[in-house]
Amino acid sequence: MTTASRALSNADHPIAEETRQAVLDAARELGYRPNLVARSLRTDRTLTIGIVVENLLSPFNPLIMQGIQDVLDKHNYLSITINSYWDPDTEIAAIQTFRARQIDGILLVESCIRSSDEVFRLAGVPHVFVHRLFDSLASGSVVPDDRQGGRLAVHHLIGLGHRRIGFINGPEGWDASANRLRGYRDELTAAAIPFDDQLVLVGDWEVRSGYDAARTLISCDTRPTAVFAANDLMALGAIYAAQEAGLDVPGDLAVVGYDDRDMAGFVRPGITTVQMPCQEMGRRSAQLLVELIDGHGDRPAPILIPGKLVVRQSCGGSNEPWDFEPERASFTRVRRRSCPDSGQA
Amino acid sequence: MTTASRALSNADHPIAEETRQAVLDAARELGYRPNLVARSLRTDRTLTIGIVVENLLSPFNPLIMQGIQDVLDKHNYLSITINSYWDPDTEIAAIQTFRARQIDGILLVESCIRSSDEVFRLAGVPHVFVHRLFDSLASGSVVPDDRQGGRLAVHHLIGLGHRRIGFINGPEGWDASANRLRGYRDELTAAAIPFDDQLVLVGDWEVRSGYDAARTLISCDTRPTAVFAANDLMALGAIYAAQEAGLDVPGDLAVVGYDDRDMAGFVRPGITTVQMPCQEMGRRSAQLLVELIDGHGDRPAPILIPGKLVVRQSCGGSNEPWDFEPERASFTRVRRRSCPDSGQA
DNA sequence: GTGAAAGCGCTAACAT
DNA sequence: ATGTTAGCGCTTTCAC
Repeated sequence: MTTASRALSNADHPIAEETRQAVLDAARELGYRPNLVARSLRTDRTLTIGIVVENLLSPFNPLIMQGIQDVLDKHNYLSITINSYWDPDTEIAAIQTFRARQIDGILLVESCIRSSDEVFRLAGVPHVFVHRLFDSLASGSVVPDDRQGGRLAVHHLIGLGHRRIGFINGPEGWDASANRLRGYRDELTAAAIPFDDQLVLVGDWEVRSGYDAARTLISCDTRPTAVFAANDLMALGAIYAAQEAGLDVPGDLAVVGYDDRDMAGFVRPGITTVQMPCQEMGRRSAQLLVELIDGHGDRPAPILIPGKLVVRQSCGGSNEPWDFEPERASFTRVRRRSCPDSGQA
Repeated sequence: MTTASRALSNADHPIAEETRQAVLDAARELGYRPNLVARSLRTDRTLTIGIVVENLLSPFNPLIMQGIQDVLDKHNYLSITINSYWDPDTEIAAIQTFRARQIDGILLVESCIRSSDEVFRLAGVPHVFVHRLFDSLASGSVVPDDRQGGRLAVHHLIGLGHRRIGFINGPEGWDASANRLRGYRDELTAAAIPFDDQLVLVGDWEVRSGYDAARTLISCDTRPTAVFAANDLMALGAIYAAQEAGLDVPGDLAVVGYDDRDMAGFVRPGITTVQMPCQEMGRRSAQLLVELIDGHGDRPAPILIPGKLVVRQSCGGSNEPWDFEPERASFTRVRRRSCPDSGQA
């Protein structure tokens, strides 16, 4: 019994190679699989981490989850996911459930819980906030660097010769809005373009609000030649507004978005946009969590993940005409067709 | 100890109400939370089910997962998810991992494993296939009724007066392709329209293939007045092909798609399409699995979930002009803004 | 290098 | 209606 355990769990206990093999063979023979529940009870480690996610339907979260899973896999952790639907009570209940199940750590994706202490008090285990939307500068958070992203977008437009650049921001109160605005101003300053608050409007992240804002910008006394929208949905609305006004995009109005959702590659013109670094956020947060669990590393300052610009056609600046992008999940599609066992039904 | 257990686990054991309250109070006082790992070891039930999913990036899977979670929640199950990336070896490894963790049942979403016996042999627990792509008619599967969906699409076109209707199908070998074609033929027959195989082309599910197929159809001797594409991506390609050829959609060519992805509501014209009943598939499969675990119910014949038609603008037939659809996940967005604790950062 | 025995926290069987 | 005891399957002392 003891020896068997030692052979299989490859502890650092000394053991005769011969015996080890004998055990391994016997195990294979009998189809023996150790019972991890019993092991967990004994060792106080479940090799399971709990994930509280706002909602898998948000376009970012599946990518974040994928980044997380990739790293957890490597460390032999599995995860239990609970949807919070942005309800604080549900989040708290989830954390208690995790505690009862003795999970080793918690990842909170787009959580609305503000205090890290509260999580620790409830669960008593290490945890990391991923893509926090409001207190993004708190420690133990992994978040996108929206200020840098804003700069990227505006820098691109300035590089294409634009000097009168409108900005359709998200609502106030969101860190994303504040930071993207900072990036916008940074680049104007760097290019010695005076800030004009007539050119800055606020939307609500949805298509219609981008459309409305763009109509206002277009009918401005000196209308902008380019617009930076703080997300792709509003960028799309801006494109439609321009097209309805008889303006060519990008010829008469260049538009750059933010997020790089699927949709940005399917519409015409394809939307040039700043990619939200979801997978990388997922990876880094899982990495950090594992380190915290292992006792290395401490809760560091917030980790900002830079995005990158994806150039399509809505700003010009690329010689490529609009092209058909393959679906993002399609690397699997390709394999599907050649999947060993999947012939005719 | 025993009494405490009985009070908390609300077994059907008789117990004095007074004692029960005393235990509950004490538990609250001490912040006691039962250790579910220990309970599982003892009871041989983990209240956890394993989900093998092809890939969370596929547009259907987050919706399916949501349907699953909703039902599992009600039954106090939690789930562990493993991505298979459409690799049979990974799937098998996942099932073995689940077994080692003593999960109570398995859900296989878009699995490429063909035999139910194999799963049972590996895991020894009940399991259900969800959205099987190839052996969809095997028992213990919950799948979309693609034949009915195909009928829905074509019926809609015929109802609008079209009699010459092209069909851009998915590749051979996929159950979805075969069944949507059946639906197409069913409706032609019902309307006494002769089947013309010149009007049926095959794509590879991607945008470009829809574009190419539509160009062929458009340059046909007697070009169709409508096209049914077996997914939204190919429908989009068809729309672009028509527009490039100077045809108005829906005026000169009506297009109906399949799946109802996000994108279908964002492009112009919005794509009229058959909605893949993802949430319902998720719900039904979780429901079935729970019944199998509880010993009620047996592995039934495949369960076909009907889809429904979502009318937008690509076929006409609606008086509404193109409108701005709210993002699907946006019901949460609305709550976000009013989330109790999420003020300025 | 190997084995014997204890015990993780719970619940089920068996007293009382 | 409550308490006592054993044991789920593993790992970890501790002895040999």
